[in-house]
Amino acid sequence: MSTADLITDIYERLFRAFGPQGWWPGETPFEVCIGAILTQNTAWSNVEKAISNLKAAGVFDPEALLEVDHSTLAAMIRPAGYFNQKARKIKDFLSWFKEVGGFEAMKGMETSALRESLLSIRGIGPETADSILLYALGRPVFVVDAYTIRVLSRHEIIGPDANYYDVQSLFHESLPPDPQMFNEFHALFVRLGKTRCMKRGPACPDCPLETLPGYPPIVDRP
DNA sequence: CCCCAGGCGTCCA
DNA sequence: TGGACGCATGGG
Repeated sequence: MSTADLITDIYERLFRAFGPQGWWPGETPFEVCIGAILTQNTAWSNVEKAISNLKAAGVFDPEALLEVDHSTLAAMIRPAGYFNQKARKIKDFLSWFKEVGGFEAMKGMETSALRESLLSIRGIGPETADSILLYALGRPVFVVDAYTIRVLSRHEIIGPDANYYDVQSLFHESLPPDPQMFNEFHALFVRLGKTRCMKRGPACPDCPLETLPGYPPIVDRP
């Protein structure tokens, strides 16, 4: 079985097991951008609390949010953790957003150029930039996260030293550039990450990847 | 009490 | 380049 076939097989297994995930769990492209920053190494349930606070305060738009001072913003996003760092990241993103000309201008930019520009913002790394490209703008960019690398590594589809770009290239070379499919696939990896078989302890008996080469997926299971 | 979550920047070798 | 560390709350 080729690597491309294995990846396609993983997608089909996950989709069969979990069904469509309906990502991104936000209503607007702007909400995707703010959510992508707030969810860095943070449970989504905590991000929801932070976004609720912003909406309740009536500042959940690019112009108003930029006017909120640092400590006020930090207090409002407190449930999402790392609030001082994330308040700064949001401000830096909003300054960039205003400078570049908003979503209309972003839509006119080439994906690679837009990606580079997003990465130049302090606090926007590869996963956050790619989340914005895919989930806010519908670009065919595969979002890699810790779960993705963990799964592929533990099934020995990639080496233990593979980095973000190695893994992203693998998906880009193995799959057609279909934003809807990339959308679903990444969401399914996250969904798998919430299951028992991705954590320490006994494997889950009905893991969708159970019969894949390299199972059990958690090789460092105690 | 513990571990972990949809990362990222900095520092240091 | 890449590993260790700080950042912080909330849920299991």
